[in-house]
Amino acid sequence: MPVTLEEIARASGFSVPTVSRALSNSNYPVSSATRQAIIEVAQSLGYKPNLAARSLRTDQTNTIGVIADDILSPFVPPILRGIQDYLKPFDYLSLIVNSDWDPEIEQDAIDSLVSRPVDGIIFVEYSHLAVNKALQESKKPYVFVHRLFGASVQNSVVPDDHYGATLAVRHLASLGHKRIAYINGPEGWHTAQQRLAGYKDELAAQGIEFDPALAQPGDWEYEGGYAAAQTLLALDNLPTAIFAANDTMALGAITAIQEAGLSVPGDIAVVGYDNREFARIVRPRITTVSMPVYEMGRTAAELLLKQIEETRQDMPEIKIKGHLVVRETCGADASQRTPETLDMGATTRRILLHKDPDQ
Amino acid sequence: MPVTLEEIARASGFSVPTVSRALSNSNYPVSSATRQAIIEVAQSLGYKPNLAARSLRTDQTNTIGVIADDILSPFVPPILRGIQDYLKPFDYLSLIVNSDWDPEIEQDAIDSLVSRPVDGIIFVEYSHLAVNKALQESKKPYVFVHRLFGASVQNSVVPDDHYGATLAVRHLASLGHKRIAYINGPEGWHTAQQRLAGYKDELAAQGIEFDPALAQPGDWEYEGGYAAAQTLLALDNLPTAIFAANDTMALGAITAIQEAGLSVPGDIAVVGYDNREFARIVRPRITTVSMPVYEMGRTAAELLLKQIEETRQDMPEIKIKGHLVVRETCGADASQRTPETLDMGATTRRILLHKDPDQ
DNA sequence: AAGCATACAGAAAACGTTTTCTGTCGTTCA
DNA sequence: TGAACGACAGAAAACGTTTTCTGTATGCTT
Repeated sequence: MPVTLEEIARASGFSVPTVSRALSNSNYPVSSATRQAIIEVAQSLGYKPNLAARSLRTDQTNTIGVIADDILSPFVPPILRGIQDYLKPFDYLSLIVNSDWDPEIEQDAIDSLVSRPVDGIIFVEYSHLAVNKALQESKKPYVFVHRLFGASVQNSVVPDDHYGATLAVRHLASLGHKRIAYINGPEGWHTAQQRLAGYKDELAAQGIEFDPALAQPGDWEYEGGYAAAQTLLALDNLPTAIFAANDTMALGAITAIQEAGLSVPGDIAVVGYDNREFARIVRPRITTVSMPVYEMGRTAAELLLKQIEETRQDMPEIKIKGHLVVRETCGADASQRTPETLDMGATTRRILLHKDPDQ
Repeated sequence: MPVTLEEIARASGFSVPTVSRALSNSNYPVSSATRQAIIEVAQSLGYKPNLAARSLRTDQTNTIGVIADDILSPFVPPILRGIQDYLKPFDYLSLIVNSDWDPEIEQDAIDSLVSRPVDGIIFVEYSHLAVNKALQESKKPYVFVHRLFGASVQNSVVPDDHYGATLAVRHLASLGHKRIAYINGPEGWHTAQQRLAGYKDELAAQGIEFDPALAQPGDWEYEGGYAAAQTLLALDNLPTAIFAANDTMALGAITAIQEAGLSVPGDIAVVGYDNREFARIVRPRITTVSMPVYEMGRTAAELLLKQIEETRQDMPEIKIKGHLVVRETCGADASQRTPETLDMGATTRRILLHKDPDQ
């Protein structure tokens, strides 16, 4: 049913190889008259190349595999979107597989992607170093996108958590706050350590002395944020601002503050981290530091394509910086900002519409 | 570099076709001794079939294409997850493309998926009927997953919005509410019409007279919910419950109620619709009707596979029912429910872990 | 004017499978 | 006991491309 090179050859009077050369822009010489004629015939017949046949011959599929722990994880879709947007102009498609944090499934996924025609693999939110070996053997280019490792890992794209934390603290300091509290993530997490370090370093940079009583542990969850805020609210010398290491805890803190009869941002300003979807939906809208997930996806795809083009080579870890999303909980003067540009919804949409691979 | 049938043939002493027959479970007779021997050799050499070659020969790729308007749209990831989970045991992978609501991009996507080796296509959140023609011509099986059409469409899986609305109203009525208000979506939307109809029908079923003053128009947005609630709060005879056609408007309504000095659910109960992520994050947690997105994805994949197996045939539209997710804003006695089972987070996770294709 | 490179086109081979076609041998049935 | 059949294995063809190899005419160089 589908039209093949052979039919075009017959219809145009040329041979199959000539038709092939005319249609794929090979660098083999084909007279422009011939090419024109062939292209015309091909178009009129509605020719679509059989990619399986092409792959078989060229060993190249214009498809990449993506192994994500779970597409339902909040950061995964924007990463995928970044990958897909970057890939699109190059005519690459992405095959997506969930691993559910299960090393065995991951192994299967790698196997099925390796045998299947993919030119490279991107791991999203992936943490099991053990699987590396299988990958190394496969000789396919690959890139990691994640936020979990402590030590820096080759061929990976990670968020710059330290920098993000400094953004939050700097912003609060610029609004005049001197007593800035911090609610951290669980100690074991590299992300939490980095954000804490950023908090401390920026305090120092702002000439504010670090007060251990203002740095509370948290658990990434609403309850942890709520409890930590209650502890902070019981201090003799109240903080005037709270920076939470994620938006969920920020929301818990906001509720605690409000239940204590204080207002956000009137009495205490709050800044979160991650720029989760709900941060722009709840009221007051949460000022937060964005996880640069979309850009991480784009960068990972860029890295992968580069490796595919010029054969695999190991590249250093790349850190991507997020930005501050000023909303309502920080108390910054609303007239100072243009909400449409700063709000993630709008920004993302702008980025999404922009398909240029060079950006 | 990769090991081929030929090498296995050489190593095992059999011919290539025999090796092929032993390895793929063809129904061609192969003595079990031979099969055993060949399988052993294949395993020891680490054989992985070249899927491009196989596809070329069999015209079957074990890959399906998914065209979604935008993977960042809140309902899309769970649909994709449902599709992928259903497909996994059958060893099918999914190629995902975004169309950004742009018919032209959709057309390109179809073209690139049709020429690329996919055995079928699922359209997610897709609404442009015009493209149907290209699909019809392609002869590939396809299924729609969406919520936008008015008329029922062949080969499609849609949510049962009418039913969902009756769930919400029935629940509120069972809690003793007689004055149940409704905040609708924009008039043009089929979804909104269905939910409104469900609201009215269930009121009737409960023997409650429909009061037009209690049915307010909305816009799907926070502001619309907020404004509608204000209108309702200005009535002489206040409603004791509000059912909002989506969670975002429910949140707006909750804020309006609280700002009026009333409590949710103490003074006015609220039920939303969609079971968006934030509905279980904000406090009070929002009781809501789930969009059965995950199940829709599974069902779509099931339909598609069925079509692929037994060649394409047109199937009637399938409606999937959501369920009520009881949380805090409805005021139902918390001891009556087991939050882990009713909360979407847990339910979804349970479902996700369940890989059986027969369910 | 002879020799040579160049531009182009077709023939043939190749990619790694699966499927069809032949062939052999042993078993069964009349 | 001979004919028919079934179980199995290999040879050869096929899927639709791309690439290598071969060939021919044309134009250029000296």
